[in-house]
Amino acid sequence: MADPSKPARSEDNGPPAKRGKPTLRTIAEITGLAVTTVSRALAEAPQISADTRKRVREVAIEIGYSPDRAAQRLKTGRTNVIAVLLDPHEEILGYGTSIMSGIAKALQGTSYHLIVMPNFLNSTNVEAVNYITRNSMADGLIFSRTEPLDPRVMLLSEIGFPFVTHGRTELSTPHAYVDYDNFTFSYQATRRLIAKGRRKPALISGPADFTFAGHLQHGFMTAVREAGCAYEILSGIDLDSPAGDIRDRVRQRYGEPDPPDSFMCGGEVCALATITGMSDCGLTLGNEYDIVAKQTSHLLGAIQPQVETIYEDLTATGEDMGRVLLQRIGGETDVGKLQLLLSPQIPANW
Amino acid sequence: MADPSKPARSEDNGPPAKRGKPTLRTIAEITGLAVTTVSRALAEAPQISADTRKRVREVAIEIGYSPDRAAQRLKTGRTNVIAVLLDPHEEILGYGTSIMSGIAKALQGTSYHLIVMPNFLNSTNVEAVNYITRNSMADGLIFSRTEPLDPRVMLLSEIGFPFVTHGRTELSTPHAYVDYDNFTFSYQATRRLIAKGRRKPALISGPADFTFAGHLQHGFMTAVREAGCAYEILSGIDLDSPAGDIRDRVRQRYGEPDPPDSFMCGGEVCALATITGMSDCGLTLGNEYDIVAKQTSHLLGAIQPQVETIYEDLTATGEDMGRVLLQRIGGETDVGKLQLLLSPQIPANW
DNA sequence: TGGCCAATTTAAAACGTTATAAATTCAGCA
DNA sequence: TGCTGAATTTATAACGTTTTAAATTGGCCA
Repeated sequence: MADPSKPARSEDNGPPAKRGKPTLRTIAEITGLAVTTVSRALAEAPQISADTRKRVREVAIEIGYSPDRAAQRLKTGRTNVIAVLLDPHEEILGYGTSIMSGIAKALQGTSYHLIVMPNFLNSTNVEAVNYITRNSMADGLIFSRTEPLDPRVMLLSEIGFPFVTHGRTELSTPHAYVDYDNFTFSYQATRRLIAKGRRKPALISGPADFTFAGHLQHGFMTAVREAGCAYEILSGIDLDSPAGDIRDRVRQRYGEPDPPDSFMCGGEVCALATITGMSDCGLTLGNEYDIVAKQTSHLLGAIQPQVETIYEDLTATGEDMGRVLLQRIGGETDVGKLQLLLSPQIPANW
Repeated sequence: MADPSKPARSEDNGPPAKRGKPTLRTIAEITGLAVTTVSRALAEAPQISADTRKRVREVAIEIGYSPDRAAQRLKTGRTNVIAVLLDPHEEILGYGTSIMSGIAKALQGTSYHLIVMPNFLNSTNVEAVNYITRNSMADGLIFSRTEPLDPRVMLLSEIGFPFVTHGRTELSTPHAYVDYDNFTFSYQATRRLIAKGRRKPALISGPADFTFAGHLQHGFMTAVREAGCAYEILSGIDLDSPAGDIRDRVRQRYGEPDPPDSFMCGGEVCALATITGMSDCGLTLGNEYDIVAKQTSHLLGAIQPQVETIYEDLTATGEDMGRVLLQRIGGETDVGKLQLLLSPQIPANW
């Protein structure tokens, strides 16, 4: 059967070390150790003597070894990848970029890489989540635009796949999240309008689907009820609406009776659109009306400093999400450590 | 249809099919073919009979098979990954998100995934490029903020690693790029200002490092020279400057002799900052001065419609870059097909 | 019927890593 | 000296895929 003399079989000690990238075997050949030992040594396994570990480490650095991720992944089943669901929206200035920079910062120095799954592929991005988990494309998942009964959260919780949401749900099963305290933001911002003497604030809230819209509304309502003043939640538009629509709606509203005298805007684009709409009606900011807005850039401060703003640092948020996810992947189960509610920084002069 | 699920013990045909994800072997066991054959069949190899191919394909779909990327990558050396260098800048509205959405769109339906390498740490992101190529993290690379003698381009060209830049270089070795024709944009925009009767346009250009800054400047200069009018290139600021700095600089300039009477702005944030600065001096847009700007969102149209704008579609740009990169990876060497210069859409009423 | 070539299918090896189990060394002690 | 057990190191076998080379089938013709 088997011919003893096989063709092209190299005589010496296995195949010649490939000219390409160094592998564990390269190190093994240099040090005279077995591949297994080298692998263990680099993993700092206690069963390998300190001497050997040191020598292996040195050689590895010297020849510029870095492990093949594909092989590791194949063997261990772990991908060393974090996936983030990207929404192609840009109504919140710099949202995607900031979040991703932040996550990447948290991942820096770890073996994790960041992959982007844009979710326009799938109308409901449950499909994207399914795709990622089924094909084990990542070890963890990050996404935003969280809904109170978010189907993605239910799915991932059920199968025990690590994830962190930007925003909370109202589900009973706890899960990792990082959220901005939009209730407090909205409450304080609305109080500020009232403190300035305004008697009928209007809220331009987030799309009703998302949990944070409810928080904004709750904070707003709490403030107006406390003050016992009139209020309005502007219908027909939300923070996702194109700036032109917001402008039109604001202008239109002023043609009707009992218009609001101030606005609580969830984002800077919304604030700018509102200002323009009011300006169309001949009204000046700080004079006939006021605006308080959340900003995620520093644009308003430079362009419309009359708008009172609270800054939300999305890069820091991303970094938090990355950190939390790593903890979760690392096996942390104490939800106390996996749930972060970031406090708005209320300006000192309010 | 599905037979009753197999009992916990398997017969004598090798190890029990793992309960987990289906692999080639699962299909092999079901069809009675060899793993090799299944692999070939799924690759639509002509040496496999059409009958077999069809049967294998059907079974694959039925059991929801999808190939293990780690194994493919390990074996073939191809990663099926495209990397994009992300700049944490957001002076250009929605830049990162739009570009990435576009790339992802181009990658849709292919086996490629998109990974993000943020380059905030490495001042020159040559290091990031090195990291990606040395560790074969991707099959192709996309980046922007291209410089005339871009070291990344030189490096990648030298080692023959597929890449596409957003923007051109002035290197003699040709390479794949997608660029917006900033010369034409700038030329036409400046002509527009002059056609409106302005006699001293000012340019706020990109950071001098980047190639496109030169193109903007060249277009601007061509127009003012043709018209024989005065001009100014605003010093001390550029499109990367914070909005506040631009505002301050514009205001300051108006305190000095011979101020410009119009502006050519490369982005909408710059335009807004300029308007604010002029407003500080009591000047009104469309009255004492005019602005033409490039916009990458639809913000200006809603907020400051008096600004004349040319729209640059960054999502489409990303999609082009993705497509071009796939061609390049596919072996296309005809640079004619790998170099795209996108024409500005000049408004009809200019 | 046998032979030969083409058409299919297959077995075995390999990619680089880690997990499992086994082997080797070596000191301590009776 | 010989035994024991701890401390190290090692061989072997995977992970799921593709590649290389070989084997099997079948058709056709002499």
